[in-house]
Amino acid sequence: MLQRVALVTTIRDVAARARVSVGLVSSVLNNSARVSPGLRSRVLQAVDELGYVPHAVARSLRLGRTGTIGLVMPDLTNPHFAALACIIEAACDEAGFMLTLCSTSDDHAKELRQLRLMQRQRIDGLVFIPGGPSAVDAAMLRTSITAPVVMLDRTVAGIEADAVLLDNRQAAEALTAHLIGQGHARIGLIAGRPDIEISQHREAGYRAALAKHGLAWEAGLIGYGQFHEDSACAATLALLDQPSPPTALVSTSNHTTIGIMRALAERRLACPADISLVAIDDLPWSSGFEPELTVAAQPADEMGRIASAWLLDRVLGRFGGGARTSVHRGRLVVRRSVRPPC
Amino acid sequence: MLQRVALVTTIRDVAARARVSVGLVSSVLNNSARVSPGLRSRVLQAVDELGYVPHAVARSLRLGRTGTIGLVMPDLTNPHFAALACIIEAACDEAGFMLTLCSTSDDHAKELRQLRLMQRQRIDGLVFIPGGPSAVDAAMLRTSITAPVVMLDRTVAGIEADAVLLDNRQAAEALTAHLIGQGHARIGLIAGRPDIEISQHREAGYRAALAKHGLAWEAGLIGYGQFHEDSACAATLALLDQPSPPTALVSTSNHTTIGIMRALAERRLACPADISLVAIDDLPWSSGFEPELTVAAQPADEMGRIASAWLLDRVLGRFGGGARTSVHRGRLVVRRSVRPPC
DNA sequence: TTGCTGGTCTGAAACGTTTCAAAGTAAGCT
DNA sequence: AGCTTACTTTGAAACGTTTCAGACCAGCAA
Repeated sequence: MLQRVALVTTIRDVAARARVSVGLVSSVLNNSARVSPGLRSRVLQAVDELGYVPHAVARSLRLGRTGTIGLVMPDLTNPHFAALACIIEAACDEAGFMLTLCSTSDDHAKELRQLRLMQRQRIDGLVFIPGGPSAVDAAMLRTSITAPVVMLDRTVAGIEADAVLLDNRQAAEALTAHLIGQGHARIGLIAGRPDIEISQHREAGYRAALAKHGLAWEAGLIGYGQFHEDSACAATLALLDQPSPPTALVSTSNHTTIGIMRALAERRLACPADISLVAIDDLPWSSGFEPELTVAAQPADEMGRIASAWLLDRVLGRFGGGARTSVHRGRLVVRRSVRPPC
Repeated sequence: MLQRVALVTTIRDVAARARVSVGLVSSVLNNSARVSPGLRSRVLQAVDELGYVPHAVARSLRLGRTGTIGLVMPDLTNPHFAALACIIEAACDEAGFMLTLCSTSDDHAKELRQLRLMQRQRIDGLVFIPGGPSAVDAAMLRTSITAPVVMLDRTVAGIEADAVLLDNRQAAEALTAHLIGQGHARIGLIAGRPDIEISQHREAGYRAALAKHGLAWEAGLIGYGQFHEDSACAATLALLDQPSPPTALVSTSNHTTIGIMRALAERRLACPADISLVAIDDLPWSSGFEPELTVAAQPADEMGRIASAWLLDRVLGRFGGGARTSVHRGRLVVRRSVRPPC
């Protein structure tokens, strides 16, 4: 294969047509050196006439960077994560980076596989939202990803990367306290998987609020919903079917909320008339729900923006210090899903 | 810079450590040639000891393909698109491809810019969901993207690429017919932007249903919601505030539905008691809505799967024929948001 | 004329792979 | 031993850029 097949034009074709050296074309295209106006315009014209599109792959190889940010997240169909992805995408775009994405669907094997793939592709930086009880530990992450990493939403123990987190304890505590303030004393919690840190913190916040107001904590008031609709629905039904069911429920995630709503419908319980409900994690559709939910909204916009900014700072060498952490408070949004118990 | 800085190990380091040639290491790693067991294990051991991670960028350069699929879509936060993205991501992962993503937020400039960026990055294939009245025409797309393209959800006139579409006319017609079947005669439509083909088809389906049942069509029954919550809300209010308002509404998109719900709440109208509502495009949260909506569900799973499969077929050279089109029927899901008019 | 100075431009090396012609080796056959 | 055959392995070219040491050239001072 000695002949050059001009399937797509290269910088050499441009150079030839403009009757200049390859290096000069590169200089023009990157504004990386002074070029006389005459040659510059000859080059630009040649680029135009040939419809030349630079080959980013070759460029990356030479430069040692790809202009690509990786995003590994649990679930694109969860609006909370989708919102984060959207913000990160926008930040990347603004900084001239591309985004390569992986939705792990809480699949450990896939999470690991994708992290390795990202490393092969030599991403310049990674936003990592670990899924479930992450299979990825600090050592593993450090050895498998050489680029800067920022943990978002969840983190893993012992990692020395930037992290942008929600104060889960505070959010759950605020919601629970709100219910107590409205007169509720039997408050149920539909928690997530007990082996995830986030769930533990949220449960801790719930208990703290109870304790602070002198309310007893009961195992029978906590159901584990696994962050899935079906299991949340089942857990809720179990709580409702007790001899003395709760008068209010705290939901700990989007999916959980859906499951709870299903359970309420199944038992013909109206909210807030028969039972009150509050949730962590606002939905963009909250205003469409009937009733509109009282929630602890995660400041997803802000969290996403900080995460992107921190990552880009490191990628572009604007920051080289130690690991930073940013913890965000959930914002209590009072709507219409809570009413004092009868 | 004459010294080789071993920041990260290369295939040469592996070759040196295993005391074989570089080419042999490549053969082992890609199973691309018979290699004696002895050397093979020496190579694998060296890979292991050095923690060698192949450099996908260099590989892509040599191979002329990147193992990357591009996805350009209007809005990640729209659950319908998120669902599509998720399916496409899964298909790519299964086939060993990475996904690079761009959410254009209906921004023409960004859409164009990202298409060009994808071309620079030499994606192997593109799934393109045009946004709004797409700024991208057939000629532009053909000249700017050399890889195979499949259009999803929407297409652009005159393009000779595979397309996977919803039968928008049929979906709107089915919903409208359902309302008529329930006894409604004054049926409002909250349409999208009139300059988008999709909107036109949906409106046409609505009119066709009316005509087929001998109902008059009235300009006053159609509001244009721009596919946004706010404008949909405003358009709905305008319809409701007429002398003889509709007894039922057809919503043409996710966002529109939210806007309509807001408008109903604002006018203190209960659904379905006071007014009936049907919508195109099922939400994953539909079951959480009160009342659960009767919808024409888009078979997003199937559409996403076909789009990915078609694209990968072309990318992998398994199919080289002319442009294909797959049109999908909306599935009428009857729930509880429709009641005969009083 | 000669030597300098400054500004442009060129040419080749390097980035880390894969591929493939050619070299090497071992085994089998006469 | 000598020749073939079949199988391994090597070495160098190529992929399309960027970078940078040096070539080139014009103008100017001595």
